[in-house]
Amino acid sequence: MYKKLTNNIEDTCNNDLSNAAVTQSSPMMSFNGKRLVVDEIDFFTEKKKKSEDVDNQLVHHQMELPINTNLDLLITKSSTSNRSNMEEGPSESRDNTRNKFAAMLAELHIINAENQHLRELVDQVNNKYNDLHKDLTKLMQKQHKNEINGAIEEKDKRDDMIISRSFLDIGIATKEDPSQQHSEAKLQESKNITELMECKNRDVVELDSGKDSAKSRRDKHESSETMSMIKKARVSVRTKTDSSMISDGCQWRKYGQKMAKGNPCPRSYYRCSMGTACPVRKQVQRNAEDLSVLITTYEGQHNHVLPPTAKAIASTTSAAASMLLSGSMLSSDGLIYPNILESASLPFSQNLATLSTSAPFPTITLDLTQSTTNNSSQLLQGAPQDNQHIYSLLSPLLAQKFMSSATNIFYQNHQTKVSSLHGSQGTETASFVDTVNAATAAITGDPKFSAAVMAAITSIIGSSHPNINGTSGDPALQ
DNA sequence: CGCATTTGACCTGCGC
DNA sequence: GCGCAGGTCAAATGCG
Repeated sequence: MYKKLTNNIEDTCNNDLSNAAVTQSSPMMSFNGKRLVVDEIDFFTEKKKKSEDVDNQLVHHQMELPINTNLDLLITKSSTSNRSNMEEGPSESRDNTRNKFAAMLAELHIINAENQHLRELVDQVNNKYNDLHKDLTKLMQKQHKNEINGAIEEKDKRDDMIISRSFLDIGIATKEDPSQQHSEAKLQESKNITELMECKNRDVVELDSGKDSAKSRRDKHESSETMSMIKKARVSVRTKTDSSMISDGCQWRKYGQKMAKGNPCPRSYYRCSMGTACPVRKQVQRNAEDLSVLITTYEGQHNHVLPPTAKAIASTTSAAASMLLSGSMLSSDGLIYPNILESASLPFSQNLATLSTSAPFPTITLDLTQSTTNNSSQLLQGAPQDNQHIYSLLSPLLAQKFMSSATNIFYQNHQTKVSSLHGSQGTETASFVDTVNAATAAITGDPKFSAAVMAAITSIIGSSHPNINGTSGDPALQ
C-alpha cells in the first residue's frame, strides 16, 4: 500500500511537472496563438485542484506514514511526536520521499512563477487595450477633422450609413497600423462596439466646443441620430404569463401608458429605476392575437451594476443589440444581413429568435412561448417555468451566439473592404477570419470555456469602462 | 410623507 | 399643412 501511494504521488508529480514545463515553454496568453488566458482564476482551477490534491495526499501521507525528511519543514504534531519512528524507516524510502517533496516544492515554485507570468500578461493586455482605445479616439478625431475640411456637399450626400463607414475606417486604420498586433486589433474591435460610439459622441462634443459652425451642428445632428440608433436597437421578449409584467430582476418605474392602435390592451412604458438616470426603458404590451402572451421590449444599456438575475437578460439584450447594430451597419445597403438570422438562431430552436427590419429600429424577438418544440424542451426540462430561470438558461447561449455572429459578420465585411482596397491582403484577412471562426467554434463547443471567456471579457471591459453596462460587463449583449 | 402610478397634455416623426 | 400614431412629460392621485 505504501508503495502504491508513493507511486501515485510520483505520477502526479511527474504529470504536473511535465505540464508545467510545457506551459512554461509555451506562453499561455498569446493573441497570435490560439490560447488565450482571460482570467487566471478560471485557468488555474484545474491545476490548482491538482496541486491541492497533491498537497492533500502529501499531508495524508505524512500523517499515516511518518518519515523524517531531515528538512524539519513540518511543524505538525505528527511530525514531531513520531520522529523516533521516522528514523527507524528504511533510508531508501526517506530518500524517495525527500525527492518527491523537493519535486513538489519545485512544482509549486513553477506554478507560482507561471501565475506571476500570467498576471503580467493580463496587465499587458489591459495596457494594450488602453493604448488601442487611445489610438482609436485619436483616429476618430482625425477623421472628423478631415471631414470638416472636406466638401459640404459630400457631407450632405451621406445618409445614416455614416456609422458603418466609420466602423470600417476605424477597423482598417487600426489594422494598417504596424505598431499594433493584427489580432489584438481584431480582439479590440470585437470587444465593445458601443465604446466606439462613445468615442464618436465624444468627438462631436469636442467639435462643438471648438467650432460652432453649421457643419459641426450637422455632424452633431447626424451623430445624435447615430446614438439614437444605438439607443433604439431593441430586444423583444415574448412570454406566456398572466401577470402584467415579467420579473427580470430590475426595478422599473412606470412613466406612461398608451392605447396602441389595433390592440385592445394598453401599452405600458417603464424606465429603469435602479440607477440614477439609467437610459434603459422597456415597453410591456399583451399580444392582440393571444392575450396570454406578454411582449416585453427592452431598449438601451444599463449604466449601473445589476443583480445577477437582471444581468442575464441585460447581457442578452446588450449582445443582441450589438449584433443588430454591427450587422445592419456593415451592410452596404443598410439592411441586416440574412445570415445573422441564421447564425443568431439558437441551437435548440430555430424559431426562438427572429429579427425584424420592418420596424423603425432593428428589433430582435425572443419567443419564449415555444418551449415545447425541438431540444428546447429538453433544455428547459426540470427548470421551473419562471422567466428568471428561463433567462438565466437562455442568456449565456444567446449572448454567446450573438457575439460570435456579430464578430464573424464584422470580420467578413472587414475582409471584403480590405480586399477591395489592398487586393493581396485579402488572403491574410481570410486566414484571420478562419482563425476567428475556428476560435468561435472552439468557444461555442465548450460551454465552460465560453462562459469563462465571456465572464473574463466582461470583467475586463467592465473594470476598464464602468459606464458600460454592468451587464456586459454586457454591453452589447451586458 | 414619500414614492409609485395614473392620465391628459404635449412633442415628434411620418404619410398624405 | 394637417392628421395620426407613438412616445414622453408632469401634475394629480393613490398607497403603504
